[in-house]
Amino acid sequence: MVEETKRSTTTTPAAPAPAATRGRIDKRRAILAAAEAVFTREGYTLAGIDAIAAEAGVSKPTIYNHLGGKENLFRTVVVEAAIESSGRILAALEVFPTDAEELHPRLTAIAHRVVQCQAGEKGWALQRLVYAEAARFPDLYDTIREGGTVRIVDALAGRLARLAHGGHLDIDDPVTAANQFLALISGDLPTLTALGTRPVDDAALHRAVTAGVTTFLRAFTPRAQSAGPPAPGTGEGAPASGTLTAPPRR
Amino acid sequence: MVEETKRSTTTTPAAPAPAATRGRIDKRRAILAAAEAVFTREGYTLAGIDAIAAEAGVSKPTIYNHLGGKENLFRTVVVEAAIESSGRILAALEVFPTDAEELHPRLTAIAHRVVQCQAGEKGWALQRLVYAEAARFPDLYDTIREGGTVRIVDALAGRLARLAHGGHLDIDDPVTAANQFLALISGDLPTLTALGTRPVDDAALHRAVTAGVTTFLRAFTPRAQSAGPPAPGTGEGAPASGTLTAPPRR
DNA sequence: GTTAATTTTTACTCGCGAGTTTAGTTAACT
DNA sequence: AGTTAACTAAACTCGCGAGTAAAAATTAAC
Repeated sequence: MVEETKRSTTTTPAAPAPAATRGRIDKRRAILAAAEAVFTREGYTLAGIDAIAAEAGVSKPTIYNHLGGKENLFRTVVVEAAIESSGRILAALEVFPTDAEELHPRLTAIAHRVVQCQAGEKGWALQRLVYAEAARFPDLYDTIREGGTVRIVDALAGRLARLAHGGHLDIDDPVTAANQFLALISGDLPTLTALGTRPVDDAALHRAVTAGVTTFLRAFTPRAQSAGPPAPGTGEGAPASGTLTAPPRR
Repeated sequence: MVEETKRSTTTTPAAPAPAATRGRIDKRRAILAAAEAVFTREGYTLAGIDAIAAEAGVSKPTIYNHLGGKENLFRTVVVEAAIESSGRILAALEVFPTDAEELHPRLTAIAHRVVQCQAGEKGWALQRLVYAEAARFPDLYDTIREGGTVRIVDALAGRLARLAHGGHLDIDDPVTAANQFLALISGDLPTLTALGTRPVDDAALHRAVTAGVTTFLRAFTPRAQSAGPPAPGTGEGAPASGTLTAPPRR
């Protein structure tokens, strides 16, 4: 990156087109990108400003000019990453079934995309960072939560409430149900990814997500439904929705 | 000027606390206890050997004598804490229902005790430590998992399998069900404790655990059971097992 | 083309913490 | 007694990383 500047001392920053108010704003982007990479790779304390500067192709004081000290840099990186990540998850929830048609496979597809966002490199790295520095920056979790998690749960709860209102799901408390849905589909994530230190086994992940959706639907599918609503469809290991069609009552 | 200091040094180290030396080798215990406290309070990097030594009432070289450097000390602390924590959880699983009698309240009680172990100061601190240093000590998670999590899941899966075998639960894959049970009862834990940085709201925790058990039973209770199997019992906020008897459809 | 502005760079300060060394002290063992 | 082994206290080494100051270069303006 910025290979042009490699020219020994004759740096050609190439502040090109914009005659706007500021000329060097792309440096900020580079710094933030590099900081995210280094922070997620090394953690807060091990990450050195010098390393970030090197990776950004920028010198150390530049970082102090654009963003304050290390702490502010960290906060900025984490918050931006959280916003982006939760945005992706919200986008995945955008297309949500509104009826019982093919509910199981469609929910599974959505769940899988949500989990992919969490299991991805950036998602887990962010998670680890926040966990790691929760003692040092206690407010970060609140910030992320209010800006990300809460919105995700709310969105999901709204979708679930609509399904419940239509009689397709038997849900009392949509927020609780949303939390449980998320817990069911991503509960195995730490194990499967070894806290994000290993690449995910996609097959196992898919199996776990499918099983989570199956259990969720087994819990919240209305009992009185006539035709089997949670179509077996992607029958994997655990669905066993055969039992869903209610065996003889004792 | 220095000679004067020499003089004073001869007198200074004398007259330590007479009861200072209780035993010989239980210093190790003191060191580990202090290290656990400091590590969990400050995190790996911020924790200083000096602080640990001070808190243990021990001098710095003693730490290097008994346990190697900082890294080994950390590993020892984490592994021991994990063993102890998982031992408590296994103990909580010891008394497990073997029939459908009072299943919901009894499962809730067990779940609550399990969650308490995870939500407690030590549990969360351990979790945060492992998360935080997963990048630096990738093997730690595996160690803890093999020594703790796996045994817990296995034990729980065995108990669930017994219930399923007796026809009291409708479970295909006990291991998956065990994971889901754990996910359901402790999925809200990060939120409720703010990653362990805040004291838990016991009422909210109890509510979340109860809701998790309710959902679990709604998913896995055989449909053929006569009277409402998951007895309302500890009705709190979300149980609403009333909905289990099919609510008005819209 | 010169000047004045702001970046960027190079090189520095400064503090902190891990790990070690030394000297001196207490307690146990024979 | 005398010897040995564990422990303490304090000073020291050493490396590393955050933050800063002043020089150097580049751009924008005139």
